[in-house]
Amino acid sequence: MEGKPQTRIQHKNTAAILDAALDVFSSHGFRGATVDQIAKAAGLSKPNLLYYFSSKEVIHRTLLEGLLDTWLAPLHALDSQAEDPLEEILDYARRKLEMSREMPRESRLFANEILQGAPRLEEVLSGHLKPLVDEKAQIISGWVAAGKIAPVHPYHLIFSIWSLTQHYADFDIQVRTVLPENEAADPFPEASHHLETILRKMLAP
Amino acid sequence: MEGKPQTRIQHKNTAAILDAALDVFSSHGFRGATVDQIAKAAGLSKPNLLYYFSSKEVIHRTLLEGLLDTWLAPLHALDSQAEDPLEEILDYARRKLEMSREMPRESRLFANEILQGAPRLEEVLSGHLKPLVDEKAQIISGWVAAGKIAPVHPYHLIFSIWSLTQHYADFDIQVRTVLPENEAADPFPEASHHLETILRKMLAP
DNA sequence: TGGATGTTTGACCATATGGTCAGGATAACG
DNA sequence: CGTTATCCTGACCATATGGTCAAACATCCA
Repeated sequence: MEGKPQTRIQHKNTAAILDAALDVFSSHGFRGATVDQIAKAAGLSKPNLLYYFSSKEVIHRTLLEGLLDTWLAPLHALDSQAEDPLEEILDYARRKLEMSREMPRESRLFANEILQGAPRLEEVLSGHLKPLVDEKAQIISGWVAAGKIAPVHPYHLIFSIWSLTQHYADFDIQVRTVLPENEAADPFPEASHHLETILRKMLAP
Repeated sequence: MEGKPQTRIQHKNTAAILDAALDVFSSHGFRGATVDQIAKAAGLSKPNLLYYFSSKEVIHRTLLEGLLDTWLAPLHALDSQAEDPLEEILDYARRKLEMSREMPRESRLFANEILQGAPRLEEVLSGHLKPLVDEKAQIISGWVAAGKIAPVHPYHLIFSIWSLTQHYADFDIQVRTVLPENEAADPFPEASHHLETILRKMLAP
């Protein structure tokens, strides 16, 4: 962005604030989160927090912008030159599931936004996400046309992967409540196996 | 519940309030919704609304309780005696997708709750949903054992159906933004076709 | 070491919000 | 038609919340 001659303290505190904000925003949504909550979670006083970020809105925007690249990286990585398209798509799905496991807060942050109509995310959706998905859908269509994978609607395939993987982060409480005890502790091994099976059957040419 | 000698006005206003509340809660979450918003949407003054429901909390609880049966009806209907298990599961999935189309507000209401850790829904999840899912998972396991459908983890199969169908309601904005114009107007025909294809391939014995 | 720069805080403010209340308006009904 | 039960409202209250500010306090470095 710009030259940021960050102090040690600045670096430490902004990081703490963003991490705390991720916690709070992801579990209460923008409206449900309070500046006091975030400040407390970051170990700062409210005025102190507002010394680093001028408003709740700014914290939120900074978070979203900072996480967007990470969030879209797996889809970005989908490679049109992959020798084995099925494996390439499986890799994408695996990475997405991995992100649900390792970054559930991020998943819920975005889920909250989109659920509520994406009021703070419209530009991102139409400006970044759509072109990216268009491009990758094109690639998938090419693989279908070449007979490398079974005929499938590329956009809905992507939606499927999103929903199947993000479900384990966004609806974590439900998943763990419903699952039998022994699996509830860690649903991901079975989820991973299930996901792979689905996709293999769906896409086998 | 109890004898409710509802007046005409009572009936009309409580209905209006619950409908308005569904609108507001589903698009802003519990915390994000305000009593004033709901009152305005229902065409009542705030004190008037609070004459019918003693608090925001009560409105919310009433809504959830009133919608729960409807929401779980499709899963309830999954019949162990069905002659064609694959078709029975497909029917379930179709009904769920239909609900995403016809009742997106309800879907988002529940999604909001679960996303935020189900603070007002814990009893429902462990008290009603879990036993129901346990029962239906049993049925599915039976079908697998009998070779009627392909081997599949019953709980994760149910999660798959939930996520694949609810995605179109909960992430509606994203779906419509990403999809090409001609499909964005109504994503459901293609979604339905896609869903059916996935499930057939996944479950074919 | 002393000033310049950066950091932190308690006190404070305006507004939003959930909720109350006394009394007035309206409908129901004998 | 008059009384009773229901319905509705403006004014009000307590609290929560986003945000400000002047002043105290640290830190850094010449």
